[in-house]
Amino acid sequence: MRRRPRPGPVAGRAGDDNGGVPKSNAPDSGKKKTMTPSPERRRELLGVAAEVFAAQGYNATTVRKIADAAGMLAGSLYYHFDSKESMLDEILATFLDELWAGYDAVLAAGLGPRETIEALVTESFREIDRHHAAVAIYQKESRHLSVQPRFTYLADSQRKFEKAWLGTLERGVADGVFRADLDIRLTYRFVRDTVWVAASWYRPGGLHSPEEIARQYLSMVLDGIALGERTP
Amino acid sequence: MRRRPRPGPVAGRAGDDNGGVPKSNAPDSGKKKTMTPSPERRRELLGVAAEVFAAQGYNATTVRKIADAAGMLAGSLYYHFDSKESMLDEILATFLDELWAGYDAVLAAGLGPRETIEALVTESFREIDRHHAAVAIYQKESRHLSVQPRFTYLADSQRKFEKAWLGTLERGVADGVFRADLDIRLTYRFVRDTVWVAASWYRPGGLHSPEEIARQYLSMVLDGIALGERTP
DNA sequence: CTCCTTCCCTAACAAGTGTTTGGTAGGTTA
DNA sequence: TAACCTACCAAACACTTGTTAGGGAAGGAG
Repeated sequence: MRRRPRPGPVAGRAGDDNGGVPKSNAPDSGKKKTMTPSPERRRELLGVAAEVFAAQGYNATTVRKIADAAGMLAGSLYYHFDSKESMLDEILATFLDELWAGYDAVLAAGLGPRETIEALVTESFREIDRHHAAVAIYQKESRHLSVQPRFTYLADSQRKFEKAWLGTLERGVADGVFRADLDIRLTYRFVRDTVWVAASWYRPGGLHSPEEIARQYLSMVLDGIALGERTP
Repeated sequence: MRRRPRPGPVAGRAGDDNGGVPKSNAPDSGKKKTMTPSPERRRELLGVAAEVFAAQGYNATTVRKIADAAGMLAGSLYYHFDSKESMLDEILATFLDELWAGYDAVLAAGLGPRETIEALVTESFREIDRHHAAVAIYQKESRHLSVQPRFTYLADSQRKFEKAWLGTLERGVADGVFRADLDIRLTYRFVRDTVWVAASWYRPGGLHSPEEIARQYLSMVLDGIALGERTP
């Protein structure tokens, strides 16, 4: 047996096989010809790559480190992927696809403003739980990636994101369930940042479930941490 | 005139000349001998370096890019600095020094829990205003830097930070000014993250002053965004 | 004028980077 | 058995990276 010992799937959870095909931006540049890597192995490798990216940062991560964590050599990765960048692309694209599947379901449910905010926050922490590596990468790198032509869908997603959250907050103010004396844009930024930055300290299987974290956060942001009546 | 045109100081604000000497971690490794770069020029260059670091990320930033932004060539930077890493070190160290000067003053003022939180948040947004590049770098890179022996002071600062905030929150719960039904550790994380992540979107000279942002944030986190009585 | 200090340039180095090419072990199919 | 396919290795490629060494221009001091 000359092959190196292959480590098992790092975080391969059961029941993750959604058939959603991530719309990668690769224009199918006709380079590789007669090779058909299996999608399962691709997902495995993307898992370890995401883990390393999240831990070390994308630029600080060399393909050799990824290959090392996967138990193979650097060049072997190119049997499965076009480039290091395409790994990042696929990680982020699949994450955003699943995220928006959940978000769209919430937004289409026709809930009230407050219930929509609650559902969006809860859904966000669930996504952090399932894709905490991808979220960490997204949170760190999306800002300088979104200007790159390949990653314009990141900026698109951010705009859609803002529209959904801001619209809900405005609706809540109009309906009289949210305060009208706050700058809604600032509120949106605060909420958005706090939710996503949680990926930097959240670890799956920790003390709190995603739902519990969402409850606590919503309780804080909706009712405040101060005791007693409001201070005008 | 063979020299390249030197751009002026990029963000050289007046009145920034605090005499505080940042305790760099360099053990004065006796390499460079007879050269005495001026501290003013160092600060200028550190300013542009911080800007590029913040925009592109530390690892994605090459010394040639920094030199380019400063109007000189890569090698010339080494007249002023030992290494790229020492630039990062000095940027973060001086920022943390000034930050803790402000924090310690607040903590020594003997205010009540609520007033302490308000003062800490306001002070934080002021620091973001004055060091927004350094804060952005700190926010992005501190996690994987703090394990490096040279940057242990980052972890030290984080521990001190946690002690100050958590202690104040606990005091507030004990005094009956903060709610007792929230997980105080989660609250701390939420508040900490929201404050510092603001550096990623805050731009000095924008619509809102640091004090105004602090007011809005404090209003949200203390009283909540929901209207009407609390929901138990 | 000459000496000295400050500040930068030119030109290179060695190590590390992402990527490519050709080969090959082992299983599956015919 | 022979042909074929998947998944990897081994070795190199071109390029970028941080860093260094030596030199020189400008300006002030003597």
